[in-house]
Amino acid sequence: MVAHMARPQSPDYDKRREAILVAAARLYAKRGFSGASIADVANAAGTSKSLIYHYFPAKDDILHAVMAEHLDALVAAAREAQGTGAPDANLRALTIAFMRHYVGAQDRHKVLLNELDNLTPAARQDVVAKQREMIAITEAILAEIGQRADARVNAMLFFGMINWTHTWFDPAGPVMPEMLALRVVELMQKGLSPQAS
Amino acid sequence: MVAHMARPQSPDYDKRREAILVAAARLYAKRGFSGASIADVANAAGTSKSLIYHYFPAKDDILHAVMAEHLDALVAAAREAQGTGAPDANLRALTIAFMRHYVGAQDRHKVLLNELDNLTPAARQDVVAKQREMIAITEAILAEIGQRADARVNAMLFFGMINWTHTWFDPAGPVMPEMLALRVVELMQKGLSPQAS
DNA sequence: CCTACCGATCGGTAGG
DNA sequence: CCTACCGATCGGTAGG
Repeated sequence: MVAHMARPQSPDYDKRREAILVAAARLYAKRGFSGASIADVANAAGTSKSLIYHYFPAKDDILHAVMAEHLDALVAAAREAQGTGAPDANLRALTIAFMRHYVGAQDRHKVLLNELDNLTPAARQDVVAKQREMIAITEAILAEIGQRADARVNAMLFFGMINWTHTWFDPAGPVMPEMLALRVVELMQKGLSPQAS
Repeated sequence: MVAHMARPQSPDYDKRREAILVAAARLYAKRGFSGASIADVANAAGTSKSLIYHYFPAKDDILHAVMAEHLDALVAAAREAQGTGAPDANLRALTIAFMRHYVGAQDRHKVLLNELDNLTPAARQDVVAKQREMIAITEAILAEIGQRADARVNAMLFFGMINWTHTWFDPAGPVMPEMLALRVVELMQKGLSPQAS
């Protein structure tokens, strides 16, 4: 059963909003936030400029929504992975979860990484808070594996590896995201030549 | 026969050009290429819009110059490191060289990583060719250390770690770039928990 | 009366 | 090397 809505909305409301965010993410990832106009986004989403302003009060809010919704999914995934079990299992679960979310969200992820400075201060603060939580969880997991004092640097190097994948990893290629995730975990644990030493 | 004397080049020519590139790199890194106008760059460089067009025919050419000059330095550093000696020594030399170049060129590096799609096709081809050379050298060095078949993926994960540093590493902080480079090398070689050695 | 949505156009500013 | 401009396009809003 459907709860009573406070305000009537088009039955396609969520679908249209999502279509706008998908189109915006693709354009912002390709040309940059300032390089894609509201009209461009409207065109790519198959709607009109006026409709966009019905869903988002300003251009910044589209960018904020793209980042925030993607980041919420990543934070939720990190929280789940944290309670998996042993330290190694936690890291494996975290990395696989991240890689699975990146696939199919490569545009959103690139936008998240590159366009932080184009947010308003309030929106930036919100996004940074979510990022901090994701980093804190990752740091806690890595602190159980490597030197505790190095957990921050290790977390940053770890994020470097997985955040960079959007530039070269092809989800349509032969390698599954889970396989790539396991390679990252193995590298974090044992390095390139575990057999020799 | 000579209607116009060739305009003598200012003795400050190179210095002014460099000042423009420094200002442009900072603005493009902060706001994105499309978010910073020619007038913004001129202002930040302490010159005029007209002067900018005296040094660069179009806005794209400033972007191209920022990327190409930074990348040339990286390729030269990679070539030098390649002949250092043993595989481990090569990787160490390469990583230290990269990290040293990133310090003081963080704006240029961010621009290189983010703004490739805003180049003209010809300029992009030029930049991509330089990048390919840098990747090939790195891949060759890593092929001597890990599994040869995995050299490409290992090179991408390696670039992820060092390319991401511009977002969190503070050159003015207590950690020297060389120390960070050695941590990356150690991670590549032995992972987080090097019990053996 | 409400909301959803469109075609047209606002005052300013972009690269050149 | 500046001011004056241009064709076009910007983010955002008007009336219906």
